[in-house]
Amino acid sequence: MSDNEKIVTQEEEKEVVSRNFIEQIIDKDLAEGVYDTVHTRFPPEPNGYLHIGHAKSILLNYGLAKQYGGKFNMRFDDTNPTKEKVEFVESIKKDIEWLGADWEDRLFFASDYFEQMYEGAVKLIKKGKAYVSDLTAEQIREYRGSLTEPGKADPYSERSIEENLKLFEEMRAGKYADGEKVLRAKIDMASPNINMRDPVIYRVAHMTHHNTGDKWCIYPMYDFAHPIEDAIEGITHSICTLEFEDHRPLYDWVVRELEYVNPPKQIEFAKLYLTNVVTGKRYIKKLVEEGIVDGWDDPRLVSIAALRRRGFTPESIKMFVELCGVSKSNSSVDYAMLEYCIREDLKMKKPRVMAVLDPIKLVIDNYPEGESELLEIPNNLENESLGSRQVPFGKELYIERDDFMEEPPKKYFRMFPGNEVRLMNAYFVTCTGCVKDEEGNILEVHCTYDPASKGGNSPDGRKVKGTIHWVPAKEAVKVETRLYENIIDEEKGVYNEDGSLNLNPNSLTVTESYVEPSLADAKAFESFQFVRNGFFCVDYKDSKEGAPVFNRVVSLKSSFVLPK
RNA sequence: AGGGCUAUCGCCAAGCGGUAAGGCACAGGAUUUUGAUUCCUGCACUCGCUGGUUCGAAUCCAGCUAGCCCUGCCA
Repeated sequence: MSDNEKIVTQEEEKEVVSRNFIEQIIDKDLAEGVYDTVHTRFPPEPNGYLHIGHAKSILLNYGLAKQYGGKFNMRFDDTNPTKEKVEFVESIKKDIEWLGADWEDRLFFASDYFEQMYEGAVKLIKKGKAYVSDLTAEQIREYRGSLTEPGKADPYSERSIEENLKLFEEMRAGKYADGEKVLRAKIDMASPNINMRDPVIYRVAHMTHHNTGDKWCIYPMYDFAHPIEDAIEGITHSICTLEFEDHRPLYDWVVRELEYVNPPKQIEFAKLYLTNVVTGKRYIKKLVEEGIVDGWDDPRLVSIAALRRRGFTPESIKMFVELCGVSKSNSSVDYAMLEYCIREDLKMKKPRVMAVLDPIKLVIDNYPEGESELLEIPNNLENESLGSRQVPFGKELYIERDDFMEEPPKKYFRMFPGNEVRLMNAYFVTCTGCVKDEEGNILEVHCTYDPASKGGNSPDGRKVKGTIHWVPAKEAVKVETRLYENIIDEEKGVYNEDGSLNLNPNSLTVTESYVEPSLADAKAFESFQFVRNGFFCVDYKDSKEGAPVFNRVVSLKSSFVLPK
């Protein structure tokens, strides 16, 4: 082998993306012939809205299936009717579709398997591996023992198979009230793993189920239902979060006792946490209920609906999740990483539009009165395929208030008296001064323009250091802009000492702004790259008379800050 | 007499006995019709701690320490 070939080989090796631990497990399973395909699933309980953490699980499961040429199922784990609603199944479906995880024709409900689960329970009883107990919830807790002490045998654990069969059938028939009887798996009351101390696998609940109506009054518990659901659907790798690690022995026990061939295996990974963001469902619920935020889709939250409303694209979330990686160590990803992803995603594929958030009028004194012209402006200088648009230009414009300073600090190279700057894609202008009211508030800024510099370049090769954005005063569309920042005070952290949330009072700022006319036709939830570091999303949700409202994300990496 | 899991840069995260990848963040510098982008450059003599095995350890062994999860008829 020549030296050249060696170098190429080494570089190729470096290019190989390392595999996460789940991929390594799958690789091994496939290599050893444990499974000959990969089949994953996302199994949420329809009891709330999905958030960024779920996105990780969805995209991980879906991505793995795609990567290995396998299948991905969507399944609602609806085994507890007391907590579930159709409202949530609809929102969850919508969010997953939006994220781009395609379950094709495999949309399932755990409740569709109730009959099979019932049969599974009967099978367990017949094998002497399950029994009906009359203990109350409180007694069961007492008998279970504690973390350091073993449990005691359930006095009903020695009932005969015949009696158990009869009792269980009666449970199903509705003979017993809620809580009167349960079915328990007979495993080991002395196990150091509390989940194995004869776990309850069926409970009585006289409750109308959103899918099965009143057909059932007994419902299987998660630990019994989940492995069956996976096995029925032919799932190979049942991926869940770390808190279920202790349940894995029970998962394996169920599929073994029910004698499923080639059963699925459970793999656990760490949940995704973000710094300075409320991710706890409990706290989000509180914020919503107390009216601190508008609702589950308030852009200050990190629910999928909120991120969508805020302008995040599915691609940006996918990128984020991939960047975070998958491991088993509890961690909290820096929020800046999420912002990086949306900037990265938008910068090449969206028009870079002009909007003046905090406007001040700019008057070009030597521009002909009453005249205007249309300027051809490229949509994205780095991506010509995005074409261009026409923006009207005239004597009066709006510019950003902080793009003018009467007495500029050092290294300020935007507008100040005597300085020449470029109005982006328009003309060179030289600032001549400003008009103030009696109190010294700046009302408008004045300048003169160089007609020869049309398009933003001077034929004499003259350079300017500053380029600022603008909108035409007459034609610009007046809009409401909402600037969202993290709802959590970044300095103080998420929680106060007493456990209450540390809220940022400035998490939402509403301003009257102007956007260029081309944005008047923008569709809802359409994202744009902002001319000066940031992006925003058109939102009609709470607008009056159907006028666009712009949700703008405030980037932590703000270029509005002057150099020190 | 509890059990399970985790520990590599400010934040994620590779690494799987041969002498610390990458990304985010940050800091310099160059280019620039967005103080953006892009482009360079810098950023762990060290892998929770202490011992041991080895020619060689982040990787193996032992013992500590810290954090997370588990005592729902929730998922």
